Amino acid sequence: MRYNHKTVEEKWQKIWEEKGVFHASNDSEKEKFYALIEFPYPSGQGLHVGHPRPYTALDTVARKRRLQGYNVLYPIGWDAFGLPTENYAIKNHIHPEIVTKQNISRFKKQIQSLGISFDWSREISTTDPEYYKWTQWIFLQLFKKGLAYKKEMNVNWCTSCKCVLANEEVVNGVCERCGSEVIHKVKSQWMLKITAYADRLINDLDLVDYPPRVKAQQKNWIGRSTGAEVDFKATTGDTLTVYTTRCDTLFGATYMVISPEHPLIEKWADKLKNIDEIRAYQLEASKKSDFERTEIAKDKTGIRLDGVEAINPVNDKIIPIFVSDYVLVSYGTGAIMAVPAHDTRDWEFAKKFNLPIIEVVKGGEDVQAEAFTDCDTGVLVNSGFIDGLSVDDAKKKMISWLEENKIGRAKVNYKLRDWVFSRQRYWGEPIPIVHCEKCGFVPIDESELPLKLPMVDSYEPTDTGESPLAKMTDWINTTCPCCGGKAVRETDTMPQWAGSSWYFLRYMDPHNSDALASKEALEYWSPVDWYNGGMEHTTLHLLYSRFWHKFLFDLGVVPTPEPYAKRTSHGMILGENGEKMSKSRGNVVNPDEIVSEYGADTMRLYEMFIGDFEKAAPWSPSSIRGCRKFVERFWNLQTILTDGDNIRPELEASFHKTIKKVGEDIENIKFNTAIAALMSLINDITSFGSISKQELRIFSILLNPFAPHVTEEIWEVCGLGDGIVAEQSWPEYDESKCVDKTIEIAVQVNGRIKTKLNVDAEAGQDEVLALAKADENVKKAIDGMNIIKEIYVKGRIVNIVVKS
RNA sequence: GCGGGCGUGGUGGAAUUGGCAGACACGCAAGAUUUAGGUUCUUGUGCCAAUGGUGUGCAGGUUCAAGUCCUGUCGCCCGCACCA
Repeated sequence: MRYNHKTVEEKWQKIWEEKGVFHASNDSEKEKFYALIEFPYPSGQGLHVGHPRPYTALDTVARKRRLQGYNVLYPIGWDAFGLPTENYAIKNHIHPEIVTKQNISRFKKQIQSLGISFDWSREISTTDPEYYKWTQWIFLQLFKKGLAYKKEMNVNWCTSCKCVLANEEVVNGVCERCGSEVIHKVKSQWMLKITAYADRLINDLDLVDYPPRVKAQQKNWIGRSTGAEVDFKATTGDTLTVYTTRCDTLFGATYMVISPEHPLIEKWADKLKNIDEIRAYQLEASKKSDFERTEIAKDKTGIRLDGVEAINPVNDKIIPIFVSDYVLVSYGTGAIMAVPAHDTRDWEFAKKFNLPIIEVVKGGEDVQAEAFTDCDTGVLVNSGFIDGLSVDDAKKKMISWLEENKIGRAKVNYKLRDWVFSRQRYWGEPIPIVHCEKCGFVPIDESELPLKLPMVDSYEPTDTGESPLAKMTDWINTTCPCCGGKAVRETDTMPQWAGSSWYFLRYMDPHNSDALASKEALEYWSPVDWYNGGMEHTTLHLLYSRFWHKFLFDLGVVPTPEPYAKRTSHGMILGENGEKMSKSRGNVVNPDEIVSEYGADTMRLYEMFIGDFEKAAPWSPSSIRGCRKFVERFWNLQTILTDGDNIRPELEASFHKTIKKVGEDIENIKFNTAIAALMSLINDITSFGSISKQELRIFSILLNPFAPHVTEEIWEVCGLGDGIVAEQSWPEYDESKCVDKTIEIAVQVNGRIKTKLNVDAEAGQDEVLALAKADENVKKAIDGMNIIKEIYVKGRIVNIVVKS
């Protein structure tokens, strides 16, 4: 019997839509379950087979939870502001709004063909003014609380296009578009003070259920380190403050290094005899990314300041100051004390420039040959009043000494930097601030929101690097909300991250025009119960949205300190060649072809069966047929259907075990083994030769979350009752029926398998060992030997250890 | 470079978390059925000099027992703040 997926899938998708069966209710007695996937960026390429993996996975969970009686919210929307759309618009002279509309409509059609149970009535787009009204509103609150501020920052500047470039647009130090040189240029940018939340972003990880690797990455990204600031004096009398985590090694500081951007260089310009050389070095450094600058493999570069030196405050020794690009202005104070004996980078630099290496922590090998960086075992030497102390004790004593003498202080530092929030681009949310000469930066009145993006003729950034909005004189010229005088609008827009930092709140109440969502909706749905996304979003999106959520929590807008109770992450779908799918590699697979040839159910099953959900998996077209075969074997069960309304005793254990396994595996994101269990069960059934109505009911419900169309159709065709989605509930299993009465035990002698025994599951150690020793092969192996040890691990294994 | 992760048959993967390595599939081989088959069914399938030996990137170690734990090493993947 041939299964026609096309008509069946279209039929059920239509029924679901007409009946609105996946619409979540904001007013329900049922327990709520909020499942969330990262909403897609609707790119011009359309969907590829990587997109449906997380959608199908959480769809499986959502469908199972509905069958278990939950009120499920499973929404989707569009993260539609972004660079590629803007670049496409520039190139093809089409307004980004039109491009976005086309892309969304294509994405939507593709996703809908997969039968995902999204609540389309709650669809949102970050580019919709009714949506970004609230993105702007949140920014205004951040501004009012002093968490949004302006700061001079480095940007990538293409010397030929005369515009700011994203890091991704800089390839090997040149502009991706025109190949011209890219330098760093200083520009005033809007910043968000995420560092104010650094501690809470670390500590509150205890409140949530995230995979350990995600927590570890977030913690390391925030990078809290406790150390000290130490004030060195320069020979000019200026103070040069450094941050160090190893203040115990202060006696071993034999030189200092400042970053090329350090402000003291300008101050000392007339005292520095080699200022020209230093300026040339600064220019070189401005062309490199932080990434290139901190690379250890490369040769260290640097220039010794000629004319200014520093004084080590613990021993008054005069030490040289270098400028080098391995010190970053963005971390700590932009200056370090160098202790080559106990830091690898300092050691390499000292070797290259022939600087003294003084051992101050004993415990390693020869510090002239290699830096000794271990903090746990070393003992201080050559260090005056801290000699003989452990590293930890020496740090404590040094900090109190520094504080007493007012030349240093304990200091907590973070790798996390404040969030650069400005973009000199068109296709983003306008920043709702005006600049008044009298009043400074003034927020526009909330009643003016949304501040809509005006239509412009060209989306090219201006020659000065301002956003295209800067050319809209009638838009930028306005009056100051504060004094009523002349003012100009901010022309920078927000980054794509803005809209995605709070979208999950909007889904709770997507059409609200008075608030980002109603209090009741926020109370009912918060927090997101399960958020799945990619590992690539662990440090940026996930952290940004947790930051915004905490801020909204402090304002009393949202009821929970954390947005997501649970986070899981999926592995990437790679191309057939095992490489990342990309247009340039030409290995992108479009799901449309699969859906059309094999059907959505097969596509869904394959995506879930392809491998461990958390790991990357290469696409393999030949394996898809196996999943199609499984769908057909299921469909053909109707040919061996009998009338019985219960599970027959012979299949009872198989069924109960499978109900248990499939349910647990879905919750544990082990979709591949859940499907394997269903395949095993169908093997049992077909070898048994027939299936009862009740057996088919249970099998269909278990398979329904993975293959919702074919299961619904067989249910109808076989007259099994009211539809699955409409009326059925997830089956229960009986634990006592899941255990086997007899089990097979492997018997080893000295770790080598000699035989296998079938024993009663409840049999004790003595009984099993006696049986084992009675076996011919075992007898042969232990004959004439001394038995040293006999091990029986219940239900698993026997091992007899013998010696001659 | 820094942070996080991965490495198992010809292929995708499984392994009750220290207890029979290779579940379930794909592929391949042989056979049966058939009407044209990229159909369906049955059987076999880690490797080797095959009653045995060997085997989870590589080299060591702990243990009665290691894919799983420890040390070292090699390779690959993700992120690195203006891609999303």
